[in-house]
Amino acid sequence: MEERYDPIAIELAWQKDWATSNKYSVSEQSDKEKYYLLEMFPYPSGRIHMGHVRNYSIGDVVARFKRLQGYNVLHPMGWDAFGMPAENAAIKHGIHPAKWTVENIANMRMQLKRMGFSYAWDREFATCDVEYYKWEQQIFLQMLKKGLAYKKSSTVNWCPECQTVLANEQVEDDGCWRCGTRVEDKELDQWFFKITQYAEELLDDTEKLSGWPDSVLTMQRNWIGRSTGCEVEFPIENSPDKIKVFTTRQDTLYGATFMSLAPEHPQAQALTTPEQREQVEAFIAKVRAQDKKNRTSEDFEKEGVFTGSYCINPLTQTRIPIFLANFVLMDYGTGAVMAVPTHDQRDFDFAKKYALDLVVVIQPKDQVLDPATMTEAWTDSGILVNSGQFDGMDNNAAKDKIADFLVEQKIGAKTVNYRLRDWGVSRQRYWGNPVPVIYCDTCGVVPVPEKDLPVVLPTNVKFTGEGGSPLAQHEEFYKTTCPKCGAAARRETDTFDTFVESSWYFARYACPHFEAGPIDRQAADYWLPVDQYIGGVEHAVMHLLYARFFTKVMRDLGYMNIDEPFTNLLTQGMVCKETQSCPEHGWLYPEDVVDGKCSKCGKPVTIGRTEKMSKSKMNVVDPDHLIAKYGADTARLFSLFAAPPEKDLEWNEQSVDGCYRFLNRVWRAVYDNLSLVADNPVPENSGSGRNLRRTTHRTIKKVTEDIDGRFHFNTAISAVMELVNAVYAFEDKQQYPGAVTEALEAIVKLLAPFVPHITEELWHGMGHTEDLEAVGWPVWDEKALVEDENLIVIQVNGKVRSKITVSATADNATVEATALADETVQRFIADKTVRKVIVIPGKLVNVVVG
RNA sequence: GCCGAAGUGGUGGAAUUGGUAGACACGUCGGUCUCAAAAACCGAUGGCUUCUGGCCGUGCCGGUUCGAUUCCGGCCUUCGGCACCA
Repeated sequence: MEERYDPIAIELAWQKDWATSNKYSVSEQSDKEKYYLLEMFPYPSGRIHMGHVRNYSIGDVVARFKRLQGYNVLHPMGWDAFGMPAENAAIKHGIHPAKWTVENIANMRMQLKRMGFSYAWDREFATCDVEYYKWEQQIFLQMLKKGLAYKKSSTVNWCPECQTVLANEQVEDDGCWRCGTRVEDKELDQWFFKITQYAEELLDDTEKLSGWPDSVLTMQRNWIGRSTGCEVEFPIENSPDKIKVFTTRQDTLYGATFMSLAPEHPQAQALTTPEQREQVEAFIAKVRAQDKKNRTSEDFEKEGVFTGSYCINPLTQTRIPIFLANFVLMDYGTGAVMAVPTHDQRDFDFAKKYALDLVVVIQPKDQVLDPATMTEAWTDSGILVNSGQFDGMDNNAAKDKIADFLVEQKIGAKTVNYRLRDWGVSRQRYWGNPVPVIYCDTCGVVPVPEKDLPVVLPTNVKFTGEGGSPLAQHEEFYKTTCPKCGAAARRETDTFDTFVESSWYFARYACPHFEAGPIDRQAADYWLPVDQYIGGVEHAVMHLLYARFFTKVMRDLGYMNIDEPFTNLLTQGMVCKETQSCPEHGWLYPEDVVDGKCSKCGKPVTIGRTEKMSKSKMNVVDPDHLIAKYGADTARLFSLFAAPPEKDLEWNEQSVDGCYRFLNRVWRAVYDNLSLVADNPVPENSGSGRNLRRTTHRTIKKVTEDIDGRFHFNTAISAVMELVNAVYAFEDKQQYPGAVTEALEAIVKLLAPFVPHITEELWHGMGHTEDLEAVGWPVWDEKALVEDENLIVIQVNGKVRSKITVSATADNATVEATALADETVQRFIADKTVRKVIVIPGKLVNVVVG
């Protein structure tokens, strides 16, 4: 009697089994080769969403596949638990962030377990555990010693909504990456990590990351933004001082006819003559009043003011006026730019506006530039003119020569500039890792001695949402004594950016219970680096760059011995769904739409664009509902089958239904043929049995190759679907029970990484007592793949005209003769001359006629 | 503007090294079973057509080739990143 497929009961039973046997726990004491698979850990927002389901389903396929292949697989899970939503919940609903976080974690842990993901749950931790963040404080103290962490006053990105500072990487479209509120400038004393010290290595090592998508590497390279050029000193007229500029266009130095300084430039005041003082002050005041983000947008009007002073072009000895200009940025290069209006569009516009001199120093090959008639700058290559000894050279070739000349003449040096800024990590928030330093009136900034760690985040704190960080109002916390002199002192009340925690969590998974330091070298040396990392592309710069930086820092501090944290990276696409809206009620959840109408008012619903699932657009599907309706295996299968992992996945309920039907079809295929399987027959190697065997082994090969390295899960699944269809279509089941059994067992084994519950159930249902993991991944038999006959496509002049079947052992001449004799082919070549026949063995014949 | 990715049926997608374009699935249509329905199973499904056949067809134009979704040149569109960076 056939059993019915009851996903919920099956899944709960197997999940219980895995939990009680601690099945996916691993240790480094193993003779197997290690494989560390990691998915980006979630923020405990309260509930998992479809993006998590997709991310973790992809990861679980790889983890289970590698385990079946015999690897010692580390597949951990944890919680990126510090951060603002917890604090906001405290302010809004009066729940303590710690309580809120712990409850959310408990719920999400349950949801993940319900999905059947094969995590090493014994390694789970949350970044808000003092056992985790205390080690981060220790790492910070080491960084402080090495000068890799420092404090400085600077203009920072301030989110007025979140009441805190944002790193440059956390500003998107001038808004806060979390809440979208427009970011303001604010002058604050801040802790920084010296990521710029690693700029060169971070850039160079992108070359080593062959397992990363090009798009992510390009984004990181752009973000680091290396440019090579020269620093050149321009003497100031009637002064011993000089102005230093950075340029990548030293080939145009002979054409520099004025100088532009940032309004904030330290020399600006000294250069201003009494006659110009009033105008300059007015200009600086105007620029100050302007928003920094506005100022750096391209369509912003370029304005400047003459300081009244002149400097000397060091190559031409010409006297050139010094301007302040609103487009010159103090925090890039030297804050001063030599202006070459003929060969830079910005400088051209500026020169036209203020009637400044133009000197052409590059002549293009096919036209003659005349400063009097030029309407725009010539920014392409050409031949140098008006450039002294360099006249006649190609401008690109001259770059090196002029750089050498500047060095020789001691007026310049070759330099490299990076766009990358140091990482500001101070946050004026409560729910984060406290920065372990103390401020003493006599001793200054004093690091908390290591023996006094951890600086524990206090729990008895009031959340009002006003007056900045609750820590700064918590006397018991900030009142302390100086570790050096013992005098009364104040503890730092800023906490770390939560991206600090996520920069090294991957390493702590190697040794989550280690008590002598952040990292157990032995465990880390065994497990690290992460072999495969999987997560959303939205972390392409922020998290992935910070984690790379931290890896290098921790290596240099002796904590671990790797250069790069993640050998391979898979960035999965977003989960999208069409939006639906009612003219009266606005956005609608899918469950509020009945037969295309709003369930509240009955008005017809407008279908909007397909966008990333988000609560604000209400185009979300709750994984819990999906699991309750179809089970976890269907949810997993759909998210893997509907699209390749790196592409966006469009939600389609009907397609989910199709996946559920397929699992039912697999279930029946096994139970309908259970009597054939019972005796465990040997696969037959003759007749149609041999054909089924060939399909089986071909499928094993295809699925293996699709999963391994390629991550083409959708085609792997479709290949298994074809095998299932082949079993249904196989007419001689009774004659060939061995071939049928082999096919069914292959189906179950091949599907195991995708849908672990139903496959384990079917495997045991087929009479096996050991688990699928003990059986291992199937291996194809090359001999079973061999074809007796080949289907040969016959083309005439490249168009398919016929198909023939020939023996696999037939030689080219035989194949050619058979093809030419074909009736349909004859019709096409009868009245023409055969000029050439191309034979691709086993595949195709192309007859060229004319 | 610069850099990166993509563009294939009604839909999601496949074609791994240049060799049958549209695998697999969804949807639709037809059939079997049923009093009926659901489920299941079987079949059809790129467009056009003078239909035992033929023509067109992978964003557009051109090239290389016996043969191009795949390679080359030039465009168009969409998405993503960077951008007054000297």
